[in-house]
Amino acid sequence: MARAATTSDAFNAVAEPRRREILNFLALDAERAVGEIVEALGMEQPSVSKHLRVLLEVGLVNSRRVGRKVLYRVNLQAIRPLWEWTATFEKYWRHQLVKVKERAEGEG
Amino acid sequence: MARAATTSDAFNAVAEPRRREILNFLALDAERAVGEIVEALGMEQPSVSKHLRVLLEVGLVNSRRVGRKVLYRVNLQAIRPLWEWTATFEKYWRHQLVKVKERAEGEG
DNA sequence: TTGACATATTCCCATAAAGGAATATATTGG
DNA sequence: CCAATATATTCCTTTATGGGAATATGTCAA
Repeated sequence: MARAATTSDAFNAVAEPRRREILNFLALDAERAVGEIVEALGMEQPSVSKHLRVLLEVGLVNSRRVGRKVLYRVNLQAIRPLWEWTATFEKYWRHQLVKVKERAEGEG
Repeated sequence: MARAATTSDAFNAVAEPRRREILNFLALDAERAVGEIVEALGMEQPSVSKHLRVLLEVGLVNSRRVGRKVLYRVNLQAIRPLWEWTATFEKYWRHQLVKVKERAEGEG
């Protein structure tokens, strides 16, 4: 078996640094045309289109056509599973910090 | 170019469902031997070892040998970048919810 | 219709992943 | 040293990636 497809879920889609960059950029504003992404991130247009397709398939972005342009927006809901998974660990992580802090104070 | 290596960062390492399972399991307790993971998750031993190696290279887990066993523990700090990235979106997401709520109340 | 602009798709290539099976390495006890 | 236990590594195969380059598709304006 090979690695899971990038389109299999948000985790795989987001593993690509470029795609994270695109999502970061899209999060700043409501909607962005492909050309804006290309210019802002300095990537090749076909590359951007391909990455957007992956994000679209996973549901991380939505798109709509306006004239010649196609506008993309982040679908924040789709990031939720990712956030929830990491948040679990953040809880443990906070516990760990508290313990470290307590030890430090006990010694001080 | 091919896909980025699974060992290139936490995002790529965590894209694999099995590796997330392992991390979830490790988060439950301080330390676990490989054999415990194998039994708990019902995976093949070589598979677990291979996944652990990836997690180790990325710094998501630590290990120490105790007799014949090798104990692994989660390194919560290493998950932080992941959490931070997703948390950014969670902020936007909350905003979006507030807006929806406001609209709903305005109409009610 | 034609041409310019905007985006998407296709083809090719080098690379590496993950599982399975087999085997190697390490450690302890006798 | 040998056998048994516990992990790690290697080899093989199938599959998909992402970039580059070229090209196709879609849309507007005159």
